[in-house]
Amino acid sequence: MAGDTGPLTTKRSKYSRSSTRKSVYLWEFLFGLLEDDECASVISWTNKLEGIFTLKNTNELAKLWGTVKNKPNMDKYKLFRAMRNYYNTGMLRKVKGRNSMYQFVSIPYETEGCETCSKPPVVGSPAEYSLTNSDWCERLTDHFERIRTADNCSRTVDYRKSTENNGKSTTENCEQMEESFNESNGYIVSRATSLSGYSMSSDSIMSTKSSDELQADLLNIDIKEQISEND
DNA sequence: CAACGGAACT
DNA sequence: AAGTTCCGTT
Repeated sequence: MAGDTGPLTTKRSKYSRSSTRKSVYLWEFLFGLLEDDECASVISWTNKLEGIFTLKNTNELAKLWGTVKNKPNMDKYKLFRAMRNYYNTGMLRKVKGRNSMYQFVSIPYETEGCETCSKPPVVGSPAEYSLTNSDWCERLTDHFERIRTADNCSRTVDYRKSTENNGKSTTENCEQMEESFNESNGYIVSRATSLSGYSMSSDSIMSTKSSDELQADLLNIDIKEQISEND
């Protein structure tokens, strides 16, 4: 019972998915949109392996967030402030010198899919759904509802302890993990075997590097320049 | 202008 | 509790 927290699992911290909370966390909202290709004009991964993403249309993003939270007066500045709150928790950091670029450093919990989840949750895009806000909100709410109730369809996997994983042996999984770990230059991420394709939090943070090292590595990454001129 | 963070408030 | 709102500072 006690001490069952595996070394590779993500932090659960205080964010409870199984609670009966009604609203969605900001980071869930961001992840949801990041995982949706249709939302690429609003927010998208710049380097998913590193957890780095870029806000492409901050006004639209804020509008969406306001819709989800039912805060009509939401604007990008308030959204940014909310995101800055995550700095303290170590969840998020700013990629310095890169406009509207942020990085998820840690993930509160895993929501790995499983065999019984035939379809990954899908969120419509704001562009596609030039639907009304309420229509879109309904879809997003449904999307997150599925995330919240996905406990019985998710497993917290400790790849070093699990005896079986997707038909692979522990050894195979460990090798796979070690491999991706090494390939990732020492810190972060196993894409594991992305199951349903919905990998909202299936990445595991395996950081062995300090923030400074991480930051240094970041500077060497060939991040494709985003030249997003505002009208 | 982009980004930061204290403080009061919900 | 997790932001929201406001605002002075860098």
